Amino acid sequence: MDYLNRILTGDCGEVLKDLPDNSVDLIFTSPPYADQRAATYGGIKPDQYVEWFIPKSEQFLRVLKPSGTFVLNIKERVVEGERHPYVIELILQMRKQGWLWTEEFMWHKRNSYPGKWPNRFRDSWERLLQFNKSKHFNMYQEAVMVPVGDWAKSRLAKLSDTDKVRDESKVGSGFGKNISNWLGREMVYPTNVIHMATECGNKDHSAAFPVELPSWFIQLFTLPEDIVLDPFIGSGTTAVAAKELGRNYIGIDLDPTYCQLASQRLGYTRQLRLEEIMAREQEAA
Amino acid sequence: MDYLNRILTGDCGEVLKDLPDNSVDLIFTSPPYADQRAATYGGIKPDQYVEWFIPKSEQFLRVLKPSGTFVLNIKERVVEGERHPYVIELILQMRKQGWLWTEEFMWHKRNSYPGKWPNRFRDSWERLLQFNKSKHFNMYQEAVMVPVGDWAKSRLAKLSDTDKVRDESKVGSGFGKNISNWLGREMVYPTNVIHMATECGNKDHSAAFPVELPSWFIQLFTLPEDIVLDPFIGSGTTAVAAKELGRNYIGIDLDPTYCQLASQRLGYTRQLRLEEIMAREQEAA
DNA sequence: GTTCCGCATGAATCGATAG
DNA sequence: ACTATCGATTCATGCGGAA
Repeated sequence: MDYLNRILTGDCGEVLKDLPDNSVDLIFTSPPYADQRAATYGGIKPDQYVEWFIPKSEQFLRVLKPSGTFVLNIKERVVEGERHPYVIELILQMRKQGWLWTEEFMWHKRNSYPGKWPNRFRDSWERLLQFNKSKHFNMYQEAVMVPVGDWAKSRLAKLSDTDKVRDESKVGSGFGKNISNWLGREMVYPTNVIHMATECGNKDHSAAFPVELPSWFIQLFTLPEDIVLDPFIGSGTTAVAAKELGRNYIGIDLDPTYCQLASQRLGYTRQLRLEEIMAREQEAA
Repeated sequence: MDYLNRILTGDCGEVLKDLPDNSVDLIFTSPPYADQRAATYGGIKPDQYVEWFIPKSEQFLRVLKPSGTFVLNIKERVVEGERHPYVIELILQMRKQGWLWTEEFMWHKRNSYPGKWPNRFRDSWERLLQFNKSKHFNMYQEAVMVPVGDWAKSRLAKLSDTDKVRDESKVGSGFGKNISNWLGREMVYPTNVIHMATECGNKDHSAAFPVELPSWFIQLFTLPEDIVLDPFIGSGTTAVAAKELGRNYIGIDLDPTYCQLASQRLGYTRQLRLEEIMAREQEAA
């Protein structure tokens, strides 16, 4: 298991062939969208996106545990004034491949990309498609419970109006503790709509999503020590989230520069190719 | 044009055959979802949904003006633990039919149906699929601009329920004035994510969506005097919105009870079948 | 005439039980 | 086995009555 907690360089469809069947608990990834990251992935044309993706998802299906989950963050591009159908065609193809399309979460990006067009508003949401191998998968709903909605605040307002203001100004240790006192009995389960702002202030890397996004799904679908795979790791955000939460991670990317960047964020100064790791294991054996 | 501002009873695929080509500016509708409204529509099975819908959308395509827009509110059901693919299959079929799949808006339902399941959260969003006949369609973005900032959003949301009713009872003046105060501030364009609560507390009717929903799209895609069609009018919400905004409406439903209810909301005491209207026109000629 | 509180009501889904 | 029906679960909202 020396490939754990590493960033591996290469095409994930090939790299993953060296991983055992049923070995991963969660796959969370945001693949390069069509025409994006052209330098690395050759700018996959929308019409060819499905055939580009399917061999890779074949490997995802193989390495995922039957109790595991695959979360795919994706959004279709506008091509000639139309939403291109490659995402929905991909869903249909993956179902034929054996995946269950269990759910579609909605990520509402609060600070979406600015701009104005004559026939279109700013795109402010992305899909988080949930796929499974089996109807019975692991889900730990209590790990992501949220405070009850605003309607309940009116009751609490009377009790602790000043306290709340005071605690918010502290932004420190006392805040969480006080909150948890009254939130402890006022927690509810979330819905399938996720509100998060996109990350924009990072200098060294441009993450496609905030670390809170993989973090949320990692807590929902895995336990500590479980294995999280991101086959398009990019700047390493998924691995950072996994590491923070005490999960094991495997990151893969075709771009050595990204791999290096991700490794740096994770505290490694160099990366190993899977072959090297395998060779080491051979030597050790 | 005597079929304007009427609620017509019958199967929309048949009723619409009497309407001229290119005569409608906006189609906004929320068809019965699979297995819903079984009493009227026979509870369309998910597997048969596309073939049930396609002949109807054929007529929609014919009667819609080239500059017009079709907005379809729909959501797929869970069938045996999976999101059923009938919606995405419908998109693909409609594209083959000649529709352009221009955009997909997101309706975030703030008050989604309660419940708890071991493998699923509450479903809190629905699709609003935008289809067009041509890349060049009418869109009046300024009509739906919103005040900048969240403080204004919450304020406007409040206006939609209790405040509005209160002000409407004062015959208008107060409501318009209140709004205009906020309008003086800096306005921004909205995104493709719409936040609205479902209506569930109405005694006389239980609308599937709040009147603000069709109202938003009617303002976005039509001008006063334009023609708005809802081929599954249900309790009449789309027609109410159109009437309030000074647009002409055409409502159709298979269920006479719904037609009667809608007519009552619109201030009519009786409804006419399209044949009667046509006969009248013949007589008048 | 306000504000506040209690209560019914949903485009739902799962799993068990019955025919 | 396979379909059909039923109870349990859960939370934001609008409405009506009361202080």
